[in-house]
Amino acid sequence: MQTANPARRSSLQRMLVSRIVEAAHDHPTAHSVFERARRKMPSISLGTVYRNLQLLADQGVVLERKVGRRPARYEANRHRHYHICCVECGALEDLPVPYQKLLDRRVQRMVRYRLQEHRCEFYGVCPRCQTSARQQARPTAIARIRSPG
Amino acid sequence: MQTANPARRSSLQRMLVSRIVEAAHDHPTAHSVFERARRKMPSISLGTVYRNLQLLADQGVVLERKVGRRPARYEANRHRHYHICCVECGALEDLPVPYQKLLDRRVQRMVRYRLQEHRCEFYGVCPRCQTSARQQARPTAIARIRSPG
DNA sequence: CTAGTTGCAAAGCGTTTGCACTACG
DNA sequence: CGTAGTGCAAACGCTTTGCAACTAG
Repeated sequence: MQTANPARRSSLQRMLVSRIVEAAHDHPTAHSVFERARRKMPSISLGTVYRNLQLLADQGVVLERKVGRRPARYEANRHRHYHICCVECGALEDLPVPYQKLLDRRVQRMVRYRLQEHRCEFYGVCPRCQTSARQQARPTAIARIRSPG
Repeated sequence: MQTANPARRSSLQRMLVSRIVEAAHDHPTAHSVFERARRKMPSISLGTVYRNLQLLADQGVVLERKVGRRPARYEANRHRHYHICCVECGALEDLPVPYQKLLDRRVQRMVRYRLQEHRCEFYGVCPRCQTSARQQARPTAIARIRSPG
């Protein structure tokens, strides 16, 4: 962490990271952002990408999504929406389901938390993984279900 | 990972880990399960606890919940429910909101995933952290919102 | 017997951080 | 100029894994 509440200063690196996430529509990981950034600025370091992603997430410019043990994925903070995640390959996609404000209201009524938002992820096996699963040995008595974690 | 689809064998360690999670109502971390297990069986190792938690999660006996970068938390697989999580201290609590099967149906209609379930977490600041926040320096122009990650 | 399970310790992975240097304002 | 930001590499925290010994079936 940097200083408690630093007076922000702009840097090429930060602008680049920000631009990359804004432009991306595939929920890139930090490493993936790093690789894209490197094409424009070969000297940029992974640490800097992490620092800026974290900074931008704190500012609310980008959103960070962690699923299970997989590396965090980032996206521009456009509008609230839900995701679907493949339990096999970790693919992450947006869902065109409206944010259920009603749920927030319901929950706010039953707890004494200062409620901010909710996040909802759907889990399943993506078409591609369904196909590749069929090519492997047939499932045993109890189908093995990988936990989303 | 152990063998692809091993014929399971019982062990005192596995039964112990299982019993501990079944009995717990505080969403313990692996380390916390380990410490409880150690009281009954001082020789048990952390690695074994992890292995068994993972095994039990794969079998669906326990559920694993990861929030942000914090260590995974485990609970018995009783019924589907949602959680609320404090963005400050990481506290995790069950919510008495019914599982929204309707959402699963809606989503299943719009994607070609083989849908398994959804998970929903609400984020906010718990009463305790609201209090301790007040004791600190007053917030600056833009209130700092910690991302749930 | 023999393959699943264990304890131990080392490795792995994504992420964070200490440091000396750079550069924004 | 002072201080936030950077690149680098080492450290971190949680988790997984290789291995030899052990044990349930």
